[in-house]
Amino acid sequence: MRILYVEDATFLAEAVKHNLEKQGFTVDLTNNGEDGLENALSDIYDCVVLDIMLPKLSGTDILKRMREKNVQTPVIMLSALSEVETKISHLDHGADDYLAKPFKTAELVARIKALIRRPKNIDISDITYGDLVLDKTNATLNGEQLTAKEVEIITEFMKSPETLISKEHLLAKIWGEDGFGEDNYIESYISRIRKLLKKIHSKARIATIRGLGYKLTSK
Amino acid sequence: MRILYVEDATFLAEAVKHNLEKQGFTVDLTNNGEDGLENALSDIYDCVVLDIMLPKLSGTDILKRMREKNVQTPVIMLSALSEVETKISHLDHGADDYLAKPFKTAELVARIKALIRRPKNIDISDITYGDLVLDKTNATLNGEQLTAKEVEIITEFMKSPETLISKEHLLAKIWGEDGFGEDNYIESYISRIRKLLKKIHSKARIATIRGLGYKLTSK
DNA sequence: TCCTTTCCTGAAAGAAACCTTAAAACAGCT
DNA sequence: AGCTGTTTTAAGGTTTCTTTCAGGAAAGGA
Repeated sequence: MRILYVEDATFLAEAVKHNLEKQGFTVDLTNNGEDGLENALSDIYDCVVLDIMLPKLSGTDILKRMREKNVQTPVIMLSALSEVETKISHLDHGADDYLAKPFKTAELVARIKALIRRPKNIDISDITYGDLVLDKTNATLNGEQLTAKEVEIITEFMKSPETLISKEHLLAKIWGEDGFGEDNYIESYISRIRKLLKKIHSKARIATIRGLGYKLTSK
Repeated sequence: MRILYVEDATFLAEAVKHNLEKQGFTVDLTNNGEDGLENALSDIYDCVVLDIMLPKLSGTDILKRMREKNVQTPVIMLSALSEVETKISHLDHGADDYLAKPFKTAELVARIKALIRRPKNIDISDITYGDLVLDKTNATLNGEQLTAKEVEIITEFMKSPETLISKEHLLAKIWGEDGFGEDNYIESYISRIRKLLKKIHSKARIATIRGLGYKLTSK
Protein backbone atom coordinates (compact mmCIF):
# COMPACT_ATOMS: atom_id res chain seq x y z
CA MET A 1 0.00 0.00 0.00
CA ARG A 2 1.58 3.22 -1.14
CA ILE A 3 0.66 6.59 0.20
CA LEU A 4 1.54 10.09 -0.91
CA TYR A 5 1.71 12.68 1.83
CA VAL A 6 2.09 16.32 0.84
CA GLU A 7 3.01 18.46 3.83
CA ASP A 8 5.40 21.35 4.32
CA ALA A 9 5.75 21.19 8.09
CA THR A 10 8.72 18.88 8.14
CA PHE A 11 8.44 18.10 11.80
CA LEU A 12 4.92 16.83 11.51
CA ALA A 13 5.52 15.17 8.17
CA GLU A 14 8.36 13.02 9.46
CA ALA A 15 6.44 11.96 12.51
CA VAL A 16 3.41 10.93 10.53
CA LYS A 17 5.49 9.19 7.90
CA HIS A 18 7.23 7.17 10.56
CA ASN A 19 3.92 6.14 12.05
CA LEU A 20 2.44 5.13 8.75
CA GLU A 21 5.48 3.06 7.92
CA LYS A 22 5.14 1.26 11.21
CA GLN A 23 1.70 0.27 9.97
CA GLY A 24 3.22 -1.26 6.90
CA PHE A 25 2.52 1.48 4.39
CA THR A 26 5.04 2.81 1.93
CA VAL A 27 5.08 6.57 2.22
CA ASP A 28 6.29 9.18 -0.24
CA LEU A 29 6.75 12.61 1.22
CA THR A 30 6.57 15.88 -0.70
CA ASN A 31 6.95 19.28 0.86
CA ASN A 32 5.42 21.55 -1.77
CA GLY A 33 2.38 21.70 -3.97
CA GLU A 34 4.02 21.45 -7.38
CA ASP A 35 5.91 18.27 -6.68
CA GLY A 36 2.90 16.99 -4.85
CA LEU A 37 0.71 17.45 -7.89
CA GLU A 38 3.18 15.77 -10.16
CA ASN A 39 3.35 12.75 -7.89
CA ALA A 40 -0.37 12.63 -7.39
CA LEU A 41 -0.99 12.61 -11.13
CA SER A 42 1.20 9.57 -11.53
CA ASP A 43 -1.82 7.70 -10.26
CA ILE A 44 0.14 4.99 -8.55
CA TYR A 45 -0.99 5.68 -5.02
CA ASP A 46 -3.60 3.95 -2.98
CA CYS A 47 -4.28 7.10 -1.03
CA VAL A 48 -3.19 10.74 -1.10
CA VAL A 49 -3.06 12.93 1.99
CA LEU A 50 -3.00 16.66 1.27
CA ASP A 51 -2.29 19.52 3.58
CA ILE A 52 -4.17 22.58 2.39
CA MET A 53 -1.64 25.31 3.04
CA LEU A 54 1.31 24.48 0.85
CA PRO A 55 4.04 26.42 -0.92
CA LYS A 56 3.53 26.94 -4.65
CA LEU A 57 0.23 25.17 -5.05
CA SER A 58 -2.47 24.59 -2.46
CA GLY A 59 -3.87 21.22 -1.54
CA THR A 60 -7.22 22.32 -2.88
CA ASP A 61 -5.67 22.99 -6.26
CA ILE A 62 -3.97 19.65 -6.31
CA LEU A 63 -7.24 17.95 -5.59
CA LYS A 64 -9.01 19.89 -8.30
CA ARG A 65 -6.41 19.08 -10.91
CA MET A 66 -6.38 15.45 -9.96
CA ARG A 67 -10.06 15.12 -10.51
CA GLU A 68 -9.87 17.10 -13.73
CA LYS A 69 -7.34 14.63 -15.02
CA ASN A 70 -9.61 11.87 -13.86
CA VAL A 71 -7.27 10.56 -11.22
CA GLN A 72 -9.62 8.97 -8.75
CA THR A 73 -7.24 8.09 -5.95
CA PRO A 74 -8.89 8.53 -2.54
CA VAL A 75 -7.91 11.87 -1.03
CA ILE A 76 -7.85 13.03 2.57
CA MET A 77 -7.54 16.75 3.20
CA LEU A 78 -5.80 18.15 6.27
CA SER A 79 -6.31 21.61 7.54
CA ALA A 80 -5.50 23.90 10.39
CA LEU A 81 -7.89 26.20 12.12
CA SER A 82 -8.32 29.07 9.73
CA GLU A 83 -9.16 26.98 6.75
CA VAL A 84 -11.75 25.01 8.56
CA GLU A 85 -14.80 26.55 7.03
CA THR A 86 -13.83 25.18 3.70
CA LYS A 87 -14.51 21.63 4.79
CA ILE A 88 -17.68 21.41 2.88
CA SER A 89 -16.41 22.69 -0.38
CA HIS A 90 -13.60 20.17 -0.26
CA LEU A 91 -15.94 17.30 0.05
CA ASP A 92 -17.72 18.96 -2.80
CA HIS A 93 -14.63 18.98 -4.96
CA GLY A 94 -14.21 15.30 -4.56
CA ALA A 95 -12.19 14.82 -1.42
CA ASP A 96 -13.11 11.60 0.28
CA ASP A 97 -12.43 12.63 3.81
CA TYR A 98 -11.30 15.50 5.90
CA LEU A 99 -9.29 15.87 9.06
CA ALA A 100 -8.73 18.99 11.13
CA LYS A 101 -5.35 19.70 12.65
CA PRO A 102 -4.20 18.79 15.11
CA PHE A 103 -5.11 15.15 14.76
CA LYS A 104 -3.99 11.89 16.24
CA THR A 105 -1.87 9.87 13.89
CA ALA A 106 -3.89 6.84 14.83
CA GLU A 107 -6.91 8.55 13.46
CA LEU A 108 -5.28 9.38 10.17
CA VAL A 109 -4.25 5.77 9.90
CA ALA A 110 -7.78 4.62 10.60
CA ARG A 111 -9.15 6.87 7.91
CA ILE A 112 -6.60 5.84 5.35
CA LYS A 113 -7.40 2.22 6.02
CA ALA A 114 -11.10 2.90 5.73
CA LEU A 115 -10.62 4.55 2.36
CA ILE A 116 -8.31 1.90 1.02
CA ARG A 117 -10.49 -1.04 1.87
CA ARG A 118 -13.52 0.43 0.27
CA PRO A 119 -14.50 -0.89 -3.13
CA LYS A 120 -12.38 0.45 -5.93
CA ASN A 121 -14.81 0.86 -8.78
CA ILE A 122 -16.25 4.05 -7.45
CA ASP A 123 -16.31 6.29 -10.42
CA ILE A 124 -16.94 3.65 -12.97
CA SER A 125 -20.51 3.92 -14.00
CA ASP A 126 -21.71 0.83 -12.19
CA ILE A 127 -21.55 0.35 -8.47
CA THR A 128 -22.95 -2.80 -6.98
CA TYR A 129 -23.74 -3.98 -3.53
CA GLY A 130 -25.50 -7.23 -2.85
CA ASP A 131 -28.39 -7.45 -5.26
CA LEU A 132 -28.24 -3.74 -6.08
CA VAL A 133 -26.81 -2.33 -9.27
CA LEU A 134 -26.52 1.41 -9.65
CA ASP A 135 -25.95 2.50 -13.21
CA LYS A 136 -24.75 6.07 -13.02
CA THR A 137 -24.63 6.58 -16.76
CA ASN A 138 -28.30 5.93 -17.14
CA ALA A 139 -29.25 6.93 -13.63
CA THR A 140 -31.01 3.71 -12.82
CA LEU A 141 -31.04 1.40 -9.85
CA ASN A 142 -31.82 -2.13 -10.95
CA GLY A 143 -33.58 -0.64 -13.92
CA GLU A 144 -35.64 1.90 -12.02
CA GLN A 145 -35.19 5.46 -13.19
CA LEU A 146 -33.67 7.83 -10.62
CA THR A 147 -33.40 11.57 -10.29
CA ALA A 148 -30.07 13.35 -10.01
CA LYS A 149 -30.20 13.77 -6.26
CA GLU A 150 -31.30 10.22 -5.75
CA VAL A 151 -28.26 9.03 -7.67
CA GLU A 152 -25.96 11.13 -5.53
CA ILE A 153 -27.39 9.90 -2.31
CA ILE A 154 -27.49 6.28 -3.32
CA THR A 155 -23.92 6.59 -4.53
CA GLU A 156 -22.79 7.68 -1.11
CA PHE A 157 -24.42 4.72 0.51
CA MET A 158 -23.21 2.20 -2.01
CA LYS A 159 -19.67 3.54 -1.89
CA SER A 160 -19.58 2.73 1.81
CA PRO A 161 -22.13 0.07 2.58
CA GLU A 162 -22.54 -1.22 6.12
CA THR A 163 -21.11 2.07 7.29
CA LEU A 164 -22.74 4.84 9.18
CA ILE A 165 -23.24 8.00 7.15
CA SER A 166 -24.31 11.12 8.96
CA LYS A 167 -26.79 13.65 7.73
CA GLU A 168 -24.13 16.31 7.94
CA HIS A 169 -21.95 14.33 5.62
CA LEU A 170 -24.71 13.98 3.09
CA LEU A 171 -25.60 17.63 3.30
CA ALA A 172 -21.98 18.65 2.84
CA LYS A 173 -21.40 16.30 -0.01
CA ILE A 174 -24.61 16.70 -1.93
CA TRP A 175 -26.02 20.10 -1.10
CA GLY A 176 -22.53 21.45 -0.87
CA GLU A 177 -20.96 24.70 0.05
CA ASP A 178 -22.64 26.47 2.86
CA GLY A 179 -24.49 23.40 3.86
CA PHE A 180 -27.67 25.33 4.04
CA GLY A 181 -29.60 22.25 3.58
CA GLU A 182 -32.11 21.03 6.03
CA ASP A 183 -32.22 17.67 7.68
CA ASN A 184 -35.62 17.23 6.25
CA TYR A 185 -34.26 17.20 2.69
CA ILE A 186 -32.53 14.02 3.54
CA GLU A 187 -35.35 12.46 5.48
CA SER A 188 -37.51 13.13 2.51
CA TYR A 189 -35.16 11.46 0.09
CA ILE A 190 -34.44 8.55 2.38
CA SER A 191 -38.11 7.93 2.48
CA ARG A 192 -38.32 7.82 -1.29
CA ILE A 193 -35.26 5.66 -1.62
CA ARG A 194 -36.70 3.18 0.82
CA LYS A 195 -39.82 2.96 -1.25
CA LEU A 196 -37.65 2.30 -4.23
CA LEU A 197 -35.73 -0.46 -2.50
CA LYS A 198 -39.01 -2.09 -1.61
CA LYS A 199 -40.24 -1.85 -5.16
CA ILE A 200 -37.05 -3.49 -6.36
CA HIS A 201 -37.45 -6.20 -3.72
CA SER A 202 -33.86 -5.71 -2.65
CA LYS A 203 -32.57 -7.41 0.44
CA ALA A 204 -30.65 -4.25 1.26
CA ARG A 205 -32.24 -1.53 3.29
CA ILE A 206 -31.36 1.77 4.81
CA ALA A 207 -31.24 1.54 8.57
CA THR A 208 -31.48 4.63 10.70
CA ILE A 209 -29.23 5.03 13.66
CA ARG A 210 -31.02 7.60 15.66
CA GLY A 211 -29.05 10.70 16.46
CA LEU A 212 -26.16 9.59 14.28
CA GLY A 213 -27.22 8.91 10.74
CA TYR A 214 -28.09 6.10 8.35
CA LYS A 215 -26.44 3.07 6.90
CA LEU A 216 -27.04 0.79 3.99
CA THR A 217 -27.13 -2.77 5.17
CA SER A 218 -28.36 -6.15 4.14
CA LYS A 219 -28.18 -7.77 7.55
CA MET B 1 -19.98 26.35 26.52
CA ARG B 2 -17.45 26.08 29.28
CA ILE B 3 -14.03 27.65 29.17
CA LEU B 4 -10.98 27.29 31.36
CA TYR B 5 -8.77 30.35 31.61
CA VAL B 6 -5.41 30.01 33.35
CA GLU B 7 -3.90 33.41 34.08
CA ASP B 8 -2.02 34.84 37.03
CA ALA B 9 -2.57 38.52 36.29
CA THR B 10 -5.75 38.90 38.31
CA PHE B 11 -6.64 42.23 36.79
CA LEU B 12 -6.63 40.97 33.28
CA ALA B 13 -8.15 37.67 34.22
CA GLU B 14 -11.21 39.21 35.82
CA ALA B 15 -11.78 41.55 32.93
CA VAL B 16 -11.59 38.81 30.34
CA LYS B 17 -13.73 36.52 32.40
CA HIS B 18 -16.38 39.19 32.67
CA ASN B 19 -16.37 39.72 28.94
CA LEU B 20 -16.62 36.06 28.13
CA GLU B 21 -19.49 35.64 30.52
CA LYS B 22 -21.33 38.47 28.82
CA GLN B 23 -21.02 36.38 25.69
CA GLY B 24 -22.78 33.52 27.39
CA PHE B 25 -19.78 31.38 28.23
CA THR B 26 -19.22 29.73 31.57
CA VAL B 27 -15.70 30.58 32.70
CA ASP B 28 -13.49 28.85 35.25
CA LEU B 29 -10.52 30.87 36.34
CA THR B 30 -7.26 29.50 37.71
CA ASN B 31 -4.28 31.60 38.71
CA ASN B 32 -1.46 29.05 38.71
CA GLY B 33 -0.16 26.27 36.57
CA GLU B 34 -0.71 23.35 38.89
CA ASP B 35 -4.39 23.96 39.44
CA GLY B 36 -4.69 24.85 35.80
CA LEU B 37 -3.34 21.49 34.75
CA GLU B 38 -5.61 19.65 37.10
CA ASN B 39 -8.65 21.40 35.69
CA ALA B 40 -7.54 21.01 32.12
CA LEU B 41 -7.11 17.27 32.57
CA SER B 42 -10.69 16.91 33.72
CA ASP B 43 -11.48 17.14 30.03
CA ILE B 44 -14.82 18.82 30.42
CA TYR B 45 -14.02 22.11 28.73
CA ASP B 46 -14.90 23.26 25.27
CA CYS B 47 -11.83 25.44 25.15
CA VAL B 48 -8.77 26.14 27.31
CA VAL B 49 -6.94 29.46 27.29
CA LEU B 50 -3.41 29.29 28.69
CA ASP B 51 -1.09 32.07 29.61
CA ILE B 52 2.47 30.94 29.11
CA MET B 53 4.17 32.57 32.08
CA LEU B 54 2.55 31.06 35.12
CA PRO B 55 3.55 30.30 38.68
CA LYS B 56 4.46 26.67 39.38
CA LEU B 57 3.89 25.26 35.93
CA SER B 58 4.08 27.01 32.58
CA GLY B 59 1.33 27.08 30.01
CA THR B 60 3.56 25.20 27.65
CA ASP B 61 3.91 22.40 30.17
CA ILE B 62 0.21 22.24 30.73
CA LEU B 63 -0.34 21.95 27.02
CA LYS B 64 2.24 19.23 26.72
CA ARG B 65 0.78 17.21 29.56
CA MET B 66 -2.72 17.58 28.19
CA ARG B 67 -1.75 16.15 24.84
CA GLU B 68 0.25 13.40 26.54
CA LYS B 69 -2.83 12.38 28.44
CA ASN B 70 -4.74 12.49 25.22
CA VAL B 71 -6.94 15.40 26.21
CA GLN B 72 -7.79 17.03 22.90
CA THR B 73 -9.58 20.15 24.06
CA PRO B 74 -8.82 23.11 21.79
CA VAL B 75 -6.13 25.31 23.36
CA ILE B 76 -5.27 28.97 22.81
CA MET B 77 -1.90 30.16 24.10
CA LEU B 78 -1.33 33.69 25.34
CA SER B 79 2.03 35.28 25.67
CA ALA B 80 3.91 38.49 25.94
CA LEU B 81 6.59 37.23 23.63
CA SER B 82 5.46 37.72 20.12
CA GLU B 83 8.39 36.05 18.44
CA VAL B 84 7.48 33.85 15.60
CA GLU B 85 9.48 30.92 16.87
CA THR B 86 7.52 30.53 20.06
CA LYS B 87 4.37 30.65 18.07
CA ILE B 88 5.47 27.87 15.85
CA SER B 89 6.73 25.67 18.61
CA HIS B 90 3.42 25.97 20.39
CA LEU B 91 1.42 25.10 17.37
CA ASP B 92 3.73 22.14 16.99
CA HIS B 93 2.98 21.00 20.48
CA GLY B 94 -0.65 20.90 19.64
CA ALA B 95 -1.96 24.34 20.46
CA ASP B 96 -4.78 25.38 18.19
CA ASP B 97 -4.19 29.08 18.22
CA TYR B 98 -1.90 31.70 19.60
CA LEU B 99 -2.43 35.27 20.73
CA ALA B 100 0.23 37.81 21.66
CA LYS B 101 -0.24 40.10 24.62
CA PRO B 102 -1.53 42.71 24.77
CA PHE B 103 -4.68 41.71 22.95
CA LYS B 104 -8.18 43.05 22.70
CA THR B 105 -10.69 40.93 24.54
CA ALA B 106 -12.91 40.99 21.48
CA GLU B 107 -10.14 39.30 19.58
CA LEU B 108 -9.84 36.53 22.11
CA VAL B 109 -13.57 36.03 22.10
CA ALA B 110 -13.59 35.79 18.34
CA ARG B 111 -10.88 33.16 18.35
CA ILE B 112 -12.54 31.12 21.03
CA LYS B 113 -15.74 31.11 19.06
CA ALA B 114 -13.91 30.07 15.94
CA LEU B 115 -12.32 27.17 17.76
CA ILE B 116 -15.49 26.00 19.35
CA ARG B 117 -17.58 25.94 16.24
CA ARG B 118 -14.92 24.10 14.36
CA PRO B 119 -16.17 20.72 13.34
CA LYS B 120 -14.71 18.10 15.60
CA ASN B 121 -12.90 15.26 14.02
CA ILE B 122 -15.05 12.31 14.59
CA ASP B 123 -12.79 9.68 15.93
CA ILE B 124 -13.40 6.71 13.75
CA SER B 125 -10.87 4.38 15.24
CA ASP B 126 -12.25 1.54 17.29
CA ILE B 127 -11.66 1.50 21.01
CA THR B 128 -11.04 -1.84 22.61
CA TYR B 129 -10.65 -3.09 26.12
CA GLY B 130 -10.37 -6.74 26.95
CA ASP B 131 -13.04 -8.53 24.98
CA LEU B 132 -14.93 -5.32 24.25
CA VAL B 133 -14.88 -3.55 20.92
CA LEU B 134 -16.58 -0.22 20.56
CA ASP B 135 -17.10 0.65 16.93
CA LYS B 136 -17.92 4.33 16.85
CA THR B 137 -18.36 4.32 13.12
CA ASN B 138 -21.33 2.07 13.44
CA ALA B 139 -22.27 2.84 17.00
CA THR B 140 -22.03 -0.75 18.12
CA LEU B 141 -20.47 -2.56 21.04
CA ASN B 142 -19.47 -6.06 20.02
CA GLY B 143 -22.11 -5.86 17.36
CA GLU B 144 -24.93 -4.60 19.55
CA GLN B 145 -26.51 -1.38 18.36
CA LEU B 146 -26.14 1.55 20.74
CA THR B 147 -27.88 4.87 21.14
CA ALA B 148 -26.01 8.16 20.97
CA LYS B 149 -25.80 8.65 24.72
CA GLU B 150 -24.77 5.08 25.30
CA VAL B 151 -21.89 5.57 22.91
CA GLU B 152 -20.76 8.67 24.74
CA ILE B 153 -20.83 7.03 28.12
CA ILE B 154 -19.17 3.81 27.03
CA THR B 155 -16.51 5.87 25.31
CA GLU B 156 -15.64 7.57 28.55
CA PHE B 157 -15.23 4.26 30.31
CA MET B 158 -13.28 2.58 27.58
CA LYS B 159 -10.97 5.54 27.14
CA SER B 160 -9.95 5.13 30.78
CA PRO B 161 -10.57 1.59 31.89
CA GLU B 162 -9.70 0.51 35.43
CA THR B 163 -10.04 4.14 36.36
CA LEU B 164 -12.54 5.79 38.60
CA ILE B 165 -14.96 8.02 36.77
CA SER B 166 -17.21 10.22 38.83
CA LYS B 167 -20.80 11.01 38.11
CA GLU B 168 -19.90 14.67 38.04
CA HIS B 169 -17.40 14.02 35.32
CA LEU B 170 -19.92 12.17 33.21
CA LEU B 171 -22.55 14.83 33.76
CA ALA B 172 -20.17 17.60 32.85
CA LYS B 173 -18.84 15.79 29.83
CA ILE B 174 -22.00 14.39 28.38
CA TRP B 175 -24.81 16.56 29.65
CA GLY B 176 -22.61 19.59 29.64
CA GLU B 177 -22.27 22.88 31.39
CA ASP B 178 -24.34 23.91 34.23
CA GLY B 179 -24.82 20.54 35.74
CA PHE B 180 -28.32 20.38 34.38
CA GLY B 181 -28.25 16.73 34.79
CA GLU B 182 -29.33 14.50 37.58
CA ASP B 183 -27.36 11.69 39.10
CA ASN B 184 -30.16 9.40 38.26
CA TYR B 185 -29.63 9.92 34.52
CA ILE B 186 -26.38 8.14 34.94
CA GLU B 187 -27.62 5.44 37.24
CA SER B 188 -30.26 4.74 34.69
CA TYR B 189 -27.80 4.44 31.86
CA ILE B 190 -25.31 2.44 33.88
CA SER B 191 -28.07 0.00 34.52
CA ARG B 192 -28.76 -0.37 30.84
CA ILE B 193 -25.11 -0.66 29.94
CA ARG B 194 -24.67 -3.40 32.51
CA LYS B 195 -27.50 -5.29 30.92
CA LEU B 196 -25.76 -4.89 27.63
CA LEU B 197 -22.47 -6.19 28.96
CA LYS B 198 -24.27 -9.23 30.29
CA LYS B 199 -25.94 -9.83 26.96
CA ILE B 200 -22.56 -9.66 25.26
CA HIS B 201 -21.12 -12.05 27.86
CA SER B 202 -18.21 -9.74 28.39
CA LYS B 203 -15.80 -10.35 31.19
CA ALA B 204 -15.67 -6.64 31.80
CA ARG B 205 -18.13 -4.99 34.14
CA ILE B 206 -18.86 -1.62 35.59
CA ALA B 207 -18.05 -1.55 39.28
CA THR B 208 -19.66 0.91 41.64
CA ILE B 209 -17.46 2.81 44.01
CA ARG B 210 -19.90 4.10 46.48
CA GLY B 211 -19.90 7.82 46.97
CA LEU B 212 -17.28 8.31 44.30
CA GLY B 213 -18.34 6.92 40.99
CA TYR B 214 -17.85 3.95 38.69
CA LYS B 215 -15.11 2.16 36.91
CA LEU B 216 -14.85 -0.25 34.07
CA THR B 217 -12.91 -3.29 35.14
CA SER B 218 -12.33 -6.89 34.27
CA LYS B 219 -10.85 -7.96 37.58
C1' DT C 1 -28.83 -4.59 64.54
C1' DC C 2 -31.17 -0.67 62.72
C1' DC C 3 -31.10 3.48 60.30
C1' DT C 4 -29.50 6.43 56.75
C1' DT C 5 -27.65 7.12 52.56
C1' DT C 6 -26.70 5.81 48.14
C1' DC C 7 -27.61 3.16 44.37
C1' DC C 8 -30.41 0.07 41.23
C1' DT C 9 -34.13 -0.91 38.19
C1' DG C 10 -38.42 -1.12 35.71
C1' DA C 11 -42.21 1.28 33.98
C1' DA C 12 -44.34 5.32 32.29
C1' DA C 13 -44.32 10.14 30.79
C1' DG C 14 -42.21 13.38 28.01
C1' DA C 15 -39.29 15.05 24.41
C1' DA C 16 -36.84 14.78 20.40
C1' DA C 17 -35.76 12.68 16.15
C1' DC C 18 -37.50 10.81 12.34
C1' DC C 19 -41.06 9.43 8.64
C1' DT C 20 -44.48 10.31 5.26
C1' DT C 21 -47.30 12.69 2.31
C1' DA C 22 -48.87 16.21 -0.37
C1' DA C 23 -48.52 20.48 -2.22
C1' DA C 24 -45.72 24.54 -3.54
C1' DA C 25 -41.68 26.24 -5.80
C1' DC C 26 -38.40 25.74 -9.16
C1' DA C 27 -35.85 24.49 -13.46
C1' DG C 28 -35.43 22.93 -17.92
C1' DC C 29 -37.58 22.10 -21.94
C1' DT C 30 -40.61 23.20 -26.31
C1' DA D 1 -45.70 31.09 -21.60
C1' DG D 2 -47.00 26.40 -20.62
C1' DC D 3 -45.69 21.76 -19.62
C1' DT D 4 -43.02 18.28 -17.10
C1' DG D 5 -40.47 16.36 -13.79
C1' DT D 6 -37.55 17.44 -9.76
C1' DT D 7 -36.58 19.55 -5.48
C1' DT D 8 -38.00 21.95 -1.43
C1' DT D 9 -41.27 23.18 2.10
C1' DA D 10 -44.48 22.20 5.48
C1' DA D 11 -47.32 19.66 8.66
C1' DG D 12 -48.90 15.92 11.30
C1' DG D 13 -48.11 11.38 12.70
C1' DT D 14 -45.00 7.81 14.46
C1' DT D 15 -41.28 5.82 16.72
C1' DT D 16 -37.56 5.70 19.76
C1' DC D 17 -34.74 7.70 23.14
C1' DT D 18 -34.31 10.19 27.35
C1' DT D 19 -35.90 11.62 31.63
C1' DT D 20 -38.66 11.05 35.55
C1' DC D 21 -40.52 8.60 39.23
C1' DA D 22 -41.06 5.39 42.76
C1' DG D 23 -40.12 1.41 45.32
C1' DG D 24 -36.69 -1.79 46.70
C1' DA D 25 -31.78 -3.39 47.59
C1' DA D 26 -27.21 -2.87 49.13
C1' DA D 27 -23.65 -0.56 51.83
C1' DG D 28 -21.91 1.71 55.63
C1' DG D 29 -22.13 4.02 60.08
C1' DA D 30 -23.94 4.35 64.74
